[in-house]
Amino acid sequence: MENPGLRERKKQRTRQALIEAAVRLFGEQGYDHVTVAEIADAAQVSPRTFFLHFQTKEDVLLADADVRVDLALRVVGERRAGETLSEMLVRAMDEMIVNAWDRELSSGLAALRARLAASTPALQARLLQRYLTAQAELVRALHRAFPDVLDLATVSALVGAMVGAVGAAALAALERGDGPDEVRDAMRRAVALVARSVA
Amino acid sequence: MENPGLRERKKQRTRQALIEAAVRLFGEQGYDHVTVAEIADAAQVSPRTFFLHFQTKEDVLLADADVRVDLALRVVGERRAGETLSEMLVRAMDEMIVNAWDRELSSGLAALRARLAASTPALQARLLQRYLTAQAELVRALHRAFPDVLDLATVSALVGAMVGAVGAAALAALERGDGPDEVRDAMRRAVALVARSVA
DNA sequence: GTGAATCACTACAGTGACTGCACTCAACGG
DNA sequence: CCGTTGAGTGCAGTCACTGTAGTGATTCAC
Repeated sequence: MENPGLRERKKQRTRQALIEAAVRLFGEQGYDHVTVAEIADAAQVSPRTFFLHFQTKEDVLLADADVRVDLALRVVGERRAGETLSEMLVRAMDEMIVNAWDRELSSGLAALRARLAASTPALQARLLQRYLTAQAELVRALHRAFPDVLDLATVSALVGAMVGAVGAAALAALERGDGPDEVRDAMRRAVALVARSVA
Repeated sequence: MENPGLRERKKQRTRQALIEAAVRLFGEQGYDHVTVAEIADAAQVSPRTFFLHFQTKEDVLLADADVRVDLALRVVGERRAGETLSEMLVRAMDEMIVNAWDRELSSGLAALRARLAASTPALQARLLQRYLTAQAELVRALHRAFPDVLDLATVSALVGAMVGAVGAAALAALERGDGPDEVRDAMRRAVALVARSVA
């Protein structure tokens, strides 16, 4: 169950090849000057195979987003004794930020995504959808964790404030051309700000 | 300048015909069982004309969203003497809610949109994109109105909380099958809740 | 080890959103 | 009344995405 097996490893290798080819080509030529056929070609597979791994062309750029949501949900699920709502939310956001920094900020992938999303409506739409879906999941999880203290509207407002603030901070930092460390710090400051003002 | 002229009136008539045909067909058959060609056919125009009026198939359902954003921006632009930030934000949200009730909630269009968006990822993505764009505009306008009091991160958090709470409240009410009046009231309660907690 | 089942991958043909282009004709403006 | 403008059309084309019917390598049962 634990070790993958040859077939699964091959599958992951083609998946990774598709992602890398896509990121490289998008970076070189821009999102909509690259066709799925070209990505598949660069990854040495047939065009049809691309859609075996990703539902849409946009999804290849958002491949790892789900992982981060799971991190936050785990934090919420493993509520520590005596932890308040805002403490828990801060911890969940921190987990996601650190993970994002490890995987994407430091490699410049986040900056590429931001740049491409800014210039491509379809991509922007999908990206936002991912964030909002994650936001909704977080709301549900928090509501489950503190069912008697908070109603759904309050939790929605709190999470909305967090996500709105962090997103705006990250975007501003990326647009300013900040390096990965500075982006991460800006996001953390936003989390702290919101946590303080609702305490 | 003020009165439209025959040509412009004809244009608006075809635009309206396209919207009505699309809403009717979407309601009957579901979003992606209706082709643009069918919509154009029902509106008695060529398929090519559809794209003269709407950039994408999704946009025909979101045709009037921009109007409401303008309402909120006008409220912010015409700041009343001595009005605090949260008072102004409440007023802006109220304007939008009232307008939404007039145009969409009472006619069931909002409910149709919610139903279709829930089952169609592409539509959901565009809808969210519209909301988030509006949110960003509102943030910029508020930041201009209170430049010395608030930094961008705070405004983002506040607006994020408002939009997040109102959206969640509206969605919950629509899902519950509430009538238009109840949806509107739920949205207003959400606004009041957020305004109170940040006062 | 061998045969059967599984599954990633492929080739092909098709649908449908969306675009560029060349054109028509009604409405507008002087 | 005539030149200009602009909404609408027809057509050919690109590209994202899907259904289907395969093929061949891995996996599993025996």
